[in-house]
Amino acid sequence: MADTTSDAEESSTAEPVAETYSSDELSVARTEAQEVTERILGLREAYYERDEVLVDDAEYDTLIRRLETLEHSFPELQSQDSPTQSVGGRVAALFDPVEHAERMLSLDNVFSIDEFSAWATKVYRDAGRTVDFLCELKIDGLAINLRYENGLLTSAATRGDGRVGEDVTENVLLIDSIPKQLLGSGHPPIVEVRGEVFIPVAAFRELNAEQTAAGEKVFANPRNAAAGSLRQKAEGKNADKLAAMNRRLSKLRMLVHGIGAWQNPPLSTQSATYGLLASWGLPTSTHFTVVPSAEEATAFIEYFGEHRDSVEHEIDGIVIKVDDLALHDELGATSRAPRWAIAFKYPPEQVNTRLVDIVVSVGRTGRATPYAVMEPVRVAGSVVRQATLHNQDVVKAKGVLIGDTIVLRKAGDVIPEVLGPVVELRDGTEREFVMPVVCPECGTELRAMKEGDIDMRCPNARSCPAQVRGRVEHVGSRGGLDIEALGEVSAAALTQPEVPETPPLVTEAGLFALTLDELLPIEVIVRDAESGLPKIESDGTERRRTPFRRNPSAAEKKEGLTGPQPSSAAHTLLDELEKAKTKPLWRMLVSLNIRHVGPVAARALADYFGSLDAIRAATQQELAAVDGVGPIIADSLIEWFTIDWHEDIVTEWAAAGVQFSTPGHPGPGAAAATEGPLTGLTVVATGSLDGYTREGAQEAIITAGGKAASSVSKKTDFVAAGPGAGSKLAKAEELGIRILDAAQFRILVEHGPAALPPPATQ
DNA sequence: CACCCTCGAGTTCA
DNA sequence: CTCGAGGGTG
Repeated sequence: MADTTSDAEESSTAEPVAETYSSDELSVARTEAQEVTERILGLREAYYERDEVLVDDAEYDTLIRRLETLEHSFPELQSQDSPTQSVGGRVAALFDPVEHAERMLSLDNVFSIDEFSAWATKVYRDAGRTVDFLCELKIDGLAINLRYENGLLTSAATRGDGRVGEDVTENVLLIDSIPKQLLGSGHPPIVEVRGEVFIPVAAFRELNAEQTAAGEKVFANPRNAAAGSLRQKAEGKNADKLAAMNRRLSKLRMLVHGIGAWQNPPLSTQSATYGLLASWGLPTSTHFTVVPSAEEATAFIEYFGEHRDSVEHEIDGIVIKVDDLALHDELGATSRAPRWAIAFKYPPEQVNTRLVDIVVSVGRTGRATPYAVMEPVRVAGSVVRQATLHNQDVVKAKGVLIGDTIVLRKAGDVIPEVLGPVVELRDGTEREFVMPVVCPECGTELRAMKEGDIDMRCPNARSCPAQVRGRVEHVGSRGGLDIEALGEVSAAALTQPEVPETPPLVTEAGLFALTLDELLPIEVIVRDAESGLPKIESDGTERRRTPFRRNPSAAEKKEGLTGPQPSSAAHTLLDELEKAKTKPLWRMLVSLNIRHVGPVAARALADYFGSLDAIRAATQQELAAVDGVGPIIADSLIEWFTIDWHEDIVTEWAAAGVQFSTPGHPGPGAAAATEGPLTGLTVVATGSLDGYTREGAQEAIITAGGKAASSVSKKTDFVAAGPGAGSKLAKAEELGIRILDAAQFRILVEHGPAALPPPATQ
């Protein structure tokens, strides 16, 4: 990034380009330059007047550089008021400019441990000796320069372009954590102190709640909130507004991390500087450490990469500085950044990308779900190319158009979520998403199943390929019959193979009657995971795969087996289907794909009735009498049995040997609640518990007579949490629910709560 | 009528 | 694992 500035400088002093372009080319370039200029001005306006950060710095720089290139190639396009004349020049019109006594440099960035190591190697080489590194958190806030004259705070300014910033003294005077007068007496007559103004995450939430209550807009993130709060103007505000403004400013905090404009300070290390700053009464971070090697700096980076949430403010990286001040002078600086420090940037949690298309997928229930197809982009540590948009109302509410640049984040650090469009970057070619009228998989007209339903569904439940595939996959899923060999790929191969023309499974009815002979001929087309397009062989044909057969091995040929042999996947699938036939009744119920009947409702029904026949014979009232089953689920069950091809599933599965009853069940009636050590208790298991699978832990709770809930609430008695536990653990802590580790969980399910050691007191 | 809970779907990772 | 939607319960 340090190169950016020098490139720009070089381009302005380089030989003028020979004027060989035509007037046509010039007018094309003029149009583009105007467009780019407008975009940049739009972004600046958003940034300065509405405190909105619409694009990241890299994208902003790209626009600036494009304009520079154009102006360089076509000198006619240069002008005094071009945005390129104030590069980095995010200097505001609203605040008075302040010149810093010493240039505020920014830091070069590295984005990986490798890049960091390369930087460290260069430092070692240039230093020619061992180096201590000071590691500190890089706060995601605003860089501020405080100027103290004779110990009194006289001015506070943003960084601006590094040389000239905006005067925000009035507002900074209202931030409590910034001393207006320095303590002690050792400070020089004029000293500049650099630091970061930010809003702690908790205060940010408070602020947004207040904004909502007051009907004002909420801030997208703490950084924006800090910037917005610091850049408020008092002028023209009435008493109420002024009070609100002061309240916002009071939430801001500052931490200082450097000194500017002080010749020959009586110090030898950066860490000693922090001690001195603290002795003057300035707030310094407690999260810093000095380490003797780059390896240990790496460990610091990795530690906080995993514990970003443990800090009260948002951090976007780690700053590593050479501790020895003498070395700072030896290493020097480029025009933009010092060589003795580097910023390690963590992967951003919010990024911009292009919305290439909005496509509709159909699930096993026939629901048509629009999802965003995006330019692949790295966010929070993984590459994302798709994100669900739920339904057409959500698409509308988010206001995104196909072709938009959009803001993307990972909700809960896992699930990609489209936040909205960057309206300023539209160029007029974007188009609105229109919900298709027909099912993208089978062409049947989509419709809302109920009055006022937002969801559109494909009514062709029996033969829509997407629905059949989805249902077959659901049978094999963990909540269903848990058939390892029957996942997404097998389900597709069985229901929509390229060969044979008629698939082995037209509906799931034939699943348990599958034979090797039916599996062998199956051929599927290999598709690219990214584009979804078939992969093409060198001879121009689509690449095919035969998941259930393979060529005979040399040994088999010797024994005279010349024809294709069944693959191990084929054997596994048939074996597992055989075993599945006698699995518990509730798994069968889940596998029938009855609306609203998931593992929980299915268990309740199976325990109560003991057989599918008993369920079929029951009236709505009888079904609804089951704990956990209400009139809607009851209706859904009755409705399900009225459809012929549903009955065919039961008939054919039964004919193939599927057991639809619980052996030894006495028949319909309230099953006696399992008596055990956990009777009456609700337990939630989360994270990986040593000695238990996710399923196993649930099973253990149920066999002990307890209720295995899936989310933590007031009614939860215990939460068993292992490593990797996420929000449920946090929720449990919030509600003050006792949290158990794997060993304690084992005691609980085997011997009951009384056997637990007394809770550790905090 | 509040809650609390389950269902269903999409998504990525080890 | 998280969300929205919508069902179930007190």
